Amino acid sequence: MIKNIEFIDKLRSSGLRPTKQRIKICEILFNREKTFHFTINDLAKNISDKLNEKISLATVYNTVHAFKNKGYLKEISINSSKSYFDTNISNHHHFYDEDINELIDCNDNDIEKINIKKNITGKKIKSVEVLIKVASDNQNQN
Amino acid sequence: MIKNIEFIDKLRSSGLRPTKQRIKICEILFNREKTFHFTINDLAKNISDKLNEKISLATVYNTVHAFKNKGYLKEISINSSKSYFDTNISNHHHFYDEDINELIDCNDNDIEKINIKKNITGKKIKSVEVLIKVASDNQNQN
DNA sequence: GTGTGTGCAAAAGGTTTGCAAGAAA
DNA sequence: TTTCTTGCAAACCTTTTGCACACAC
Repeated sequence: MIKNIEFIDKLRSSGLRPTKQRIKICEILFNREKTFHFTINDLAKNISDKLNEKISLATVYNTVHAFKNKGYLKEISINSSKSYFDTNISNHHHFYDEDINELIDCNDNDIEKINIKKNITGKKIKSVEVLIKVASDNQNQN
Repeated sequence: MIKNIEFIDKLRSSGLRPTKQRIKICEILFNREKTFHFTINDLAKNISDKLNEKISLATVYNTVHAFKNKGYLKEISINSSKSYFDTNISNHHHFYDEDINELIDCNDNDIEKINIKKNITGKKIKSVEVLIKVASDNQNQN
């Protein structure tokens, strides 16, 4: 269980004012055993479920983007309909279960290191993301 | 140069009526030497540039989705803001140049085969996509 | 003629923005 | 008191939908 004072320090040290809303969002995102994959909507719902008060959608967007920019969250591209975020910021890949629209972390042992032999002149590799889409056998391929 | 009669046959054989609009879109998409990566907007712009007439956005969406369902196009997930499509339907991966928002095909020699050691019970792997984001050295990591 | 496809405008869904009021420094 | 943050509503952008008209068969 991480204490709020730690969140406050973390926020302050990255130049973000420790507001009530940001601390609440920290609690929900980072006081967990397991990685949390979520959409903004999931998070907003989670907030209003766990808290009696609600945090404005605009603030949730603001905060999530601020956290992403500071490197506390990773954004994952699955499809064009919405953005998914991940509290696991280590280098890792994902399974995506199309039946239930859920992400599953892929740990280092599940997949061999990706070896890229091509270079784009003047460009640097910023990230390598592998997304493995899975579904029940009777589903159509996407 | 593929002849229109071939597009008409192709459409008809997959149960799509060969309408004027669909044939035009075939010409734009498939009369190319190189793979074409595009967003719906790119395509709509391309149509109104090359043709004097324009095709309604709804029809472009309809057609692209029909072609995707028939397996003539592949959809690629890059970010949540828009959908990208690819006329190269073979199994392959992509570089994404963040500076200019452009996709580059990765051919088989550029990347080693991905070896997945994990199974999700009761689920089948539908696709494995690798996206390598690149940018100039002075850009921030996404 | 029947059924499918097109085109328009309206609606939907996720995300961003402008701005006034509020909180942190 | 200055600066940053919040919250609301409106705006935005991509995508989908409903429906009348047109076209393919």
